[in-house]
Amino acid sequence: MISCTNKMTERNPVAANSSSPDSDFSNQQWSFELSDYMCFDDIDWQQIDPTTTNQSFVYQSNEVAGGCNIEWSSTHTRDTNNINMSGGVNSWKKEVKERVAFKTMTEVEILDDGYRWRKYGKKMVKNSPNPRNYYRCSVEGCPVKKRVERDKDDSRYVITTYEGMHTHPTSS
DNA sequence: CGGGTTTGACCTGCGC
DNA sequence: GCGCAGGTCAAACCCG
Repeated sequence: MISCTNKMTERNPVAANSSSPDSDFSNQQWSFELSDYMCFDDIDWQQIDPTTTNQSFVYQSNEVAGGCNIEWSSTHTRDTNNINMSGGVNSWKKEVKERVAFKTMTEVEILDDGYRWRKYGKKMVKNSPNPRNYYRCSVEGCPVKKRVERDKDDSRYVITTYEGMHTHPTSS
């Protein structure tokens, strides 16, 4: 299990758009974890200098693990106050599905990752009180899907699983 | 009217 | 082969 936690230095941009706009998130832990889906050990997460990227923080991993080559980044953009998550899997061995999962502590289930998503299904899953939602990228021809569900053990966390790589730039 | 959501039905893979 | 669980489809519905 890979986890990465970052101390927020600004208001939580997602929560700031939620039903509690006056909440002070300046001291809140912002965190995400790769879920047990992948169980990547010892991935080298790098924090990129925000002064060169115009972003508050960027974590990126580009590592061969579990038979696949992962490139993943999560950014909090100062200008737009959006959380942008992008990335995917560059190459996988035959038996490994193109899937990247992480856990985010957030009040909202739909993070603004810069892409437009269309919901195509919802299912209750075994051993979980929370439904799993299925989304597909709205851009025609783009094969990327994602699954979103709340953590069964701690509903403050949202588990997002991306599958595939976008064939186009972000729509925002 | 176009695009997104909802939801029951259907399909598929897997374990027994 | 059967049943279960997860994933997808698609018609109906909703909303701006």
